[in-house]
Amino acid sequence: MLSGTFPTTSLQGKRCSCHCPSLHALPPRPTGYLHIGGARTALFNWAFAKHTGGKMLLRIEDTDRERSTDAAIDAILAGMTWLGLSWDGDAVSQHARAGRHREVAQLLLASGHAYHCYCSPQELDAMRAKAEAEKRPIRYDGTWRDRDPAEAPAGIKPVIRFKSPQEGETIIKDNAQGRVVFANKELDDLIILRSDGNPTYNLSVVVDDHDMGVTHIVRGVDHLTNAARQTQIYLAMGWTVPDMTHVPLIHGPDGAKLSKRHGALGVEAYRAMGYLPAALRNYLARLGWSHGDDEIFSTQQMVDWFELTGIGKSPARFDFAKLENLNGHYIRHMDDDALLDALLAFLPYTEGGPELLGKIDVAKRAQLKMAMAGLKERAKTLLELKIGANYLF
RNA sequence: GCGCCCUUCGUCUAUCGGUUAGGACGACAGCCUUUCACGUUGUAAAGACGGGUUCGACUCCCGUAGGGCGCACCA
Repeated sequence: MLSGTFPTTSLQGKRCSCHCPSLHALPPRPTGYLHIGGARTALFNWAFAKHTGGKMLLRIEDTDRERSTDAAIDAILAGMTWLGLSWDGDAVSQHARAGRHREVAQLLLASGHAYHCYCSPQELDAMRAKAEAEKRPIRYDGTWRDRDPAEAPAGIKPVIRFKSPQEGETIIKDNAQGRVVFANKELDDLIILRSDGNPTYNLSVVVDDHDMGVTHIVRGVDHLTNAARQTQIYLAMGWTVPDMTHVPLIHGPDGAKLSKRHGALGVEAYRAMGYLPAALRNYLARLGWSHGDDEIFSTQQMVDWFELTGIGKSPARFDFAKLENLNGHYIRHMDDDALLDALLAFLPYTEGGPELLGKIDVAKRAQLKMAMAGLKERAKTLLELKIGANYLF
């Protein structure tokens, strides 16, 4: 997805919410897309919602305005749609709910669970630098936690920090990770409201999940620490903590975090390479989740079998060879009409495809359909299918 | 640096104390095929290391090594 825009999916009755991991790429010309890892998270959310008869809610986490553009959001929605993942109701804009987030920040302030902090960004940087130099954990030192607000320096707009408990521990009961314990002293007082009055992610998520009635959260493990901080906020508000599942990340073939240099990050790149949504769904499902020895299964079967507890803990490497093999299988087993339709739908996204599309009239179409049976035997992707059909033009 | 998590064939994984450690992709070899592809048969290929617990550990515990994630007025 585009830098900083996050879809979250949730189900209702039994609902869940997916917070796709962020991308932090701020290219000169930001291009939004649905990250392949986020796509798998969305797939898990979707499968769980379908399996339990719940609802999947989609929320665009766009509280960082500078990183959110309409184009980026549209790209995410388009990616979800292409992959065949539907959501219930309209996508909710987190930014639009900022007023309510501020309201909760005030509630926390009033109940003594939060306080104003007058440290400047420079002071904070210095604090971090010092801690690093002294090889101490990098945390906010609590300067304003118990300090008298009367001592506040003039002309400084304060942020609001959550007063995190300093004793005891916060326990996450996670369907994939098991029971994870954080000592409260490891969690510092995070900022929940910026000095410009805008809420911060961890506050917004808790408020929205609560208000939207989210019962199940399924997201990447990169949110595990956030789960602890968010749990503290839920508790401070007296709200029920949702059931959580943190799924392991997808790595590149070399074992390092999946990144640009590995090639395809966004699902639209997979579409452009000629992979079928059904094949990608099947492949993604097998990354971190399994149902015995089953390798090739329909989406309906996945829905029937899907349990959150079936999700593993270790990260998986993305294997293009296996995806390609699966895709070839799906192509071969598709009937000619459906395959031709898939090819036609693919053409706009490949080089020279649109021109080719323009040349296809009724006669050409009939010719192509006749050729499908022979062509599909040796095509692993729609791109190869297109190349195989070149002799007809 | 601090915290949390991970570690079964090259890769994705099964196993939930007792198996000849199974499947899939990939690799290699045979068959089929004019060729390729498909299909099919077979082969090689794994419990990171070191301690425990136990009659018995891949499975439970501790340590080591390696890896990942997190530690923003980002999400």
